[in-house]
Amino acid sequence: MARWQPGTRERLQETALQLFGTQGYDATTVAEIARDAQVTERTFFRHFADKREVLFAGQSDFLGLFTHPIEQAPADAAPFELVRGALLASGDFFDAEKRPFSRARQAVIDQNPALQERELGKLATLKIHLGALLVARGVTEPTATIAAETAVTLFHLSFQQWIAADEDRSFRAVATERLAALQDFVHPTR
Amino acid sequence: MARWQPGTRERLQETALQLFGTQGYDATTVAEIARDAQVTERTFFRHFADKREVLFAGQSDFLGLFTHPIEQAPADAAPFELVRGALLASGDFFDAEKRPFSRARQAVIDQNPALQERELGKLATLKIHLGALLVARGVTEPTATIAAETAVTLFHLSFQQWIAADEDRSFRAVATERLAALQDFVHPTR
DNA sequence: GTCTATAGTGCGATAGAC
DNA sequence: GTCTATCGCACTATAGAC
Repeated sequence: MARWQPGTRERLQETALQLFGTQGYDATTVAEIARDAQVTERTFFRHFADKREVLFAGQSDFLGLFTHPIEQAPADAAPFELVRGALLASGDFFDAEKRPFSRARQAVIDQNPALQERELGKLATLKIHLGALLVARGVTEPTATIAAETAVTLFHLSFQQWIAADEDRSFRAVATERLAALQDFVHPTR
Repeated sequence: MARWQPGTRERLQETALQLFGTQGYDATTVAEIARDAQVTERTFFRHFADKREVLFAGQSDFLGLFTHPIEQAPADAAPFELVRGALLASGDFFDAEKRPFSRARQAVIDQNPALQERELGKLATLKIHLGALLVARGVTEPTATIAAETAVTLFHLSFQQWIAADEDRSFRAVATERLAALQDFVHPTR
């Protein structure tokens, strides 16, 4: 008999999301999650640095989705085109099938300020990576940082709208709308 | 003899910043701050919801600085002009005299991810207030949210540069540079 | 895998301001 | 008398140290 079951990490994440959804985040203890997932509290904290992290671990795979199109772009591409390309490409990850899960996860996050702060922290990490990538491509400051901030902000706003209750358009369609709104905001056509 | 001295809140904030600066945030306990400020631990938590908050409480006065110029602007002002006005006006608060204090406070925040997350949370609150204000002025979505996000992001980036070690220009000068960089990023002149 | 420090909560009692 | 700031203490959960 195996000493431990495979997929402990994933089991903890699923168990946590389900408990958070039914009981609320604060009302769910780490001990409870661990018990339901058949491990000890100590094991939970070996997989996740803190209680909040169980909801966010694993989405760093998604960093590559954002940076890959930028790395592949022609060397003379303008920063705004790099951002546009990365934003639209990131939408491929968020297909219709993932929308229910994303909504359930976000519903938990939206109910707890501490989780909202962690979400912002993760986005800030993405901004820093993206800014460094743009600098490596020769974009100068302060443009590189502004471009990175703008890209991640547009991603976040697009994502929020994509999972809104009454939204059924694709991520790409929502993101395109926000890109246009930014351009019109900065340089109004009339 | 009085049971309690006036200005407990401010005393706790000053004591905390000093201890954080010398010992580090994690190495300083709430009990220690309370002892130095001549109150009990319980009193600390009556003034501040959590340990981090002692570094952030009080800066909500600064919200008005941001929103006031927008409320005063002519009804037909374009969103970008509202943002520009608010950003430059907020700079009046950050005069040369405040720079050393701001640098000391930020040095503590920069050393601790939990404090960085709280800072992002505070900025997110400002974004929400600002977005609601723009909507109340008749700006439609998604432009209102994009304008609010952009305004607060430009503020944050300007502030970060303003307190950089080698920076001696005024907040206004730094912010103006970032406004120009955004415009050039979104619609390059060449 | 166990043990412990710290953060943070709940509640009743108390002291002074009004 | 009411209101508010403080104290004091018991308590739980997180998180890190050993």
